[in-house]
Amino acid sequence: MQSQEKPDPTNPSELPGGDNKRLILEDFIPYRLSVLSNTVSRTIARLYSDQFDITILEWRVMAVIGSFGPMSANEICQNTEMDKVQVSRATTKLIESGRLARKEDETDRRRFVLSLTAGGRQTYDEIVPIAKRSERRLLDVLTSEETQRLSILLSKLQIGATRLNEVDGS
Amino acid sequence: MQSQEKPDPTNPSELPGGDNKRLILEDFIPYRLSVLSNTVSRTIARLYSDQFDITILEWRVMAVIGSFGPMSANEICQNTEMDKVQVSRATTKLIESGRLARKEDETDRRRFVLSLTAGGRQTYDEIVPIAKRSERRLLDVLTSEETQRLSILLSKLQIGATRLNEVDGS
DNA sequence: TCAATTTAGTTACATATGAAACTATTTCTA
DNA sequence: TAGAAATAGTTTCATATGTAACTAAATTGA
Repeated sequence: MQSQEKPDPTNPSELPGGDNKRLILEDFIPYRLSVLSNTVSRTIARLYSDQFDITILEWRVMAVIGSFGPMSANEICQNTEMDKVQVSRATTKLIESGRLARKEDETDRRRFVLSLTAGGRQTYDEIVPIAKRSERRLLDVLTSEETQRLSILLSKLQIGATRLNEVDGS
Repeated sequence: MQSQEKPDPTNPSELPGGDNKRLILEDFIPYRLSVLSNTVSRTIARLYSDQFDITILEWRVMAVIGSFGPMSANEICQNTEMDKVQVSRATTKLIESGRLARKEDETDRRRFVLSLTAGGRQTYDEIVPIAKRSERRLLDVLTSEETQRLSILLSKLQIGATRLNEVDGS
């Protein structure tokens, strides 16, 4: 009854990495995902910070306003998976650096509508092609069919991960 | 000559998300990768910290020693993509919590060989099935063929990302 | 209509992290 | 074989981050 002692490579439900007693990190998908994501983010973060003195979180705020137009901090949260503290910090820095403007909402004085300044718009216009180029270069190792598949897999996994997160988070 | 002004949906090299002037965050692969990885890591980190009071980085150290046997901090770096400061911190905590033992290497007194204590081995044996179960549940949204493809895509992307990181990093 | 609750956003605090400097030892090389 | 360079690992310091507490305004409902 110790059939779990050895991996069963003929079992298609067996994940790469073998049995249930050992865990080979380099076969473990969450680990590989994390390493990949960190490698990609590090490269992109350096690109942005070297050339524009901006962090990835600040860029996310600019990106979402740049493509969807002015919105409140709260709406940014909903569009970026950032939490409100992260958004607050990022917007504070963007306002300090003159890339974002903040206007009180007349009808709801708790809200502030954030929009790109002229300078912010210019930065946005400069970063977009750089960001797209990084993405293109990253995806150069894939065929266009593989890229499409990747996109689908990421969507499915995000759904699974979100569900898992909610279930496990009591 | 302003052909880049509009997206060309017939161009197979065009990524989802359209033209070069706007960047839709939710179509941007590096962003999606980051959000997914964070969701997954958060879930797993909570699992480990709730039940074992251990961080993901500490777990990585245990995982690599648990599956490959005793090794030095430096070898852990090479096997986990962690840097030496992270490894030093993680091993310090694991020694404090009695899960790791440290023995000076007689032939090279700068090195210390790290191995799991009996208690560490027990923790390892408890965490492995939990980790594998999380992975299985995450991958439940995919068919086994998709999972195989995912594994291949992650490998290719890691190669691309590493190259990009080295090229861009001057 | 006004007290209780909710919502938007900020601040404070403790902890985590990354980069650089540091100690101790070993290896290289002239 | 002594001095320089490299290596293993730790410590320090400044900054980033997550959680909780907070302020102010709006909404709810008795």
